Amino acid sequence: MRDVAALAGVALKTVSRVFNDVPSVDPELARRTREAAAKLGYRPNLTASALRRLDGRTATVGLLLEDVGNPFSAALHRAVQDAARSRGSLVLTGSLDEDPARERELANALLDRQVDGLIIVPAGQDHSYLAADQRNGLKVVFLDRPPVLLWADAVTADNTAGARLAVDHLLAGGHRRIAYLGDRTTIHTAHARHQGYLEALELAGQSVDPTLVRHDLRTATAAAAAVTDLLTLAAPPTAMFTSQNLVTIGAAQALRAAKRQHTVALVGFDDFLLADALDPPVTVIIQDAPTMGRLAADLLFSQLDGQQPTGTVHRVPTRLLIRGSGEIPGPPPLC
Amino acid sequence: MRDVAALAGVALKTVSRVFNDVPSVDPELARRTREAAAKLGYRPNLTASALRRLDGRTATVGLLLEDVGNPFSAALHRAVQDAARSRGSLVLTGSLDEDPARERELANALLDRQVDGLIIVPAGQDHSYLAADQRNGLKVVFLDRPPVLLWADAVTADNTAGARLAVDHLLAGGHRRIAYLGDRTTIHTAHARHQGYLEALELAGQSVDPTLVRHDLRTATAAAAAVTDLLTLAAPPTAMFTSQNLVTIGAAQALRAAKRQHTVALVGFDDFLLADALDPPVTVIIQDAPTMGRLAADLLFSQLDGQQPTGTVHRVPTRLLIRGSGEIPGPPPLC
DNA sequence: CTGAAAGCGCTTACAG
DNA sequence: CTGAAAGCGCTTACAG
Repeated sequence: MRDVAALAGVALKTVSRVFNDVPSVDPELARRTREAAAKLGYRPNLTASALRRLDGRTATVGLLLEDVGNPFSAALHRAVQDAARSRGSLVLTGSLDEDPARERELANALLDRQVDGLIIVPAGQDHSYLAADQRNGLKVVFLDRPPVLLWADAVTADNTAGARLAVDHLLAGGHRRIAYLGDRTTIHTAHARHQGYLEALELAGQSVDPTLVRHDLRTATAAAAAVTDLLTLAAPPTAMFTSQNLVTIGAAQALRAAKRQHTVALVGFDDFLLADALDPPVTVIIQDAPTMGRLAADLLFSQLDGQQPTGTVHRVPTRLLIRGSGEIPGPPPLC
Repeated sequence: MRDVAALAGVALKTVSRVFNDVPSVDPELARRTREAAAKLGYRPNLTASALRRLDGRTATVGLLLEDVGNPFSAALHRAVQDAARSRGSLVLTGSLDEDPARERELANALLDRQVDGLIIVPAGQDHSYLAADQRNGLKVVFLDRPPVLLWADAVTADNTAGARLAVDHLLAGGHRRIAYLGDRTTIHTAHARHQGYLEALELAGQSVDPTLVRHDLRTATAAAAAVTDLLTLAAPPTAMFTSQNLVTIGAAQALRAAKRQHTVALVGFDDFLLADALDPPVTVIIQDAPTMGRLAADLLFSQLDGQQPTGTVHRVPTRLLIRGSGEIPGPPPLC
């Protein structure tokens, strides 16, 4: 910038005004300034300007996801990115892989880089480590899962209601032996969906058969093995509720391998590419990732605009998408 | 930092040394400094330190993708992110949606934020706009598609060879009427894959029937419509080569809708989730996104370490994954 | 409308 | 081993 000012024969401050589009600059000086800048390949340094400016804004927000490579995270990312772009901001991302230590590490890495705010799909169960930064003005919004031991806004899917929707649908189809297959219950979404499964059965006056409940399924392979095992039971399930993408895919593959895909009903939580192309097409609970991501970004930006956080968990509705696998009827009533 | 120094009763420079892990600091002073920092919720400002440091490194690299939300981009992103993380860097991303104007706009946005280097999956056909920054020391690596009108390193899949692999496979199965379905040929990868299709036919002594070639397919729906149309030809194709993910999916759906999925062969370029779960499972050319992303990041970081760019296009090999749809035989020879 | 001085939070280059 | 001064590229808060 100094070189530009020297070459154009103007003051530093004039160069600054030109690049900040201050209208009061003499057109001739502005022309000389831009010419000199072009000749030198000058580029304004946004980080230096953020350092000096009163608000200190870097026009960059941080986003911590489970894994930028997985479809649900990628959909959230795109939604946040679009909302940020419409506000002139870019997004700095990290993948946590469900590792609480990495959550802290990457949150610190983002804050060291002076992001204006943070959106976190948390891996950990204790977010009090952000309290000091929050007191110093940090804006943070949680996404997909609520914060623990920290007061902050959050956006999640309505997981419990969605799971109830799925199980109610299977109950309405005449099923009584409905299996639950899901990820580790330390993951908030898995816990909430299991809760919905239990509530739906209870409200229907059904008891829960613990042999039909399988947790800690982290991969499609693990889910497939669990399904294969369930089918060998003396009283096997006639329907299954799978609480996550990969689990649903593994279950569909295992049912097909056992040639039971047309006799055992299946409803999965979360849609996936080509779910409608399988045989039978898979009935799922859809969560609206674009809305979730946009809402989280909107909450963050409104806080950056001065709005106070309310500590609310915003639950985005889910809905049932009927495709076939969930409509396989249960056994005739024994009456 | 000044407040920390004051509270700890040490000089600014001592605080700086403590947070940069300079070993020569007196343990007692270090203890007092850390205590003061903890009490004040002090956090070092990496952008301020980058501003003053001689190398000016921000430990942040920029990555421009087609769309952070699509599976191939997301896989590249994860690979770049992992390589960056192992070097202590974070990744700032943008989605170009095949818009050349947005490419320039987002490249500028990244450079304004002082990224140490840039990895670009380009949308445009002219990258000379980066030349001035390159002369000023900018490191840039192109990914998936080579640069145009700019001298820089690049990593791509071996698109032409991969397409030849696909078409050779169909020719070996006895097919003579092989359709090509692909995206706009202004997109480098689409052009290269079409080229491979032409080369394979030519080397086999086959003439190209222009009625079997369909470009500009941007969505699964458009691809499905093109396939439906091809099937109404007087002499319809007995096999199809689809040059991209969404096109393959659309083609598979249209073949199924026409109940021709077991009589018309199909080989797609690029794998997709559940390709093995369709009926028939889809034979594809696999491109190795993790290797491509990691290699691009390695090239960028080695340039940041002082290596000179060589202007090479590194072509990552592809391979044929046989699953069933590509092995449907052609008509018996007319002899 | 234009500019000279001071300072954002940090590191460099010295001196002690 | 520790620290006071200067400066990275910019904006603030003034004065002219």
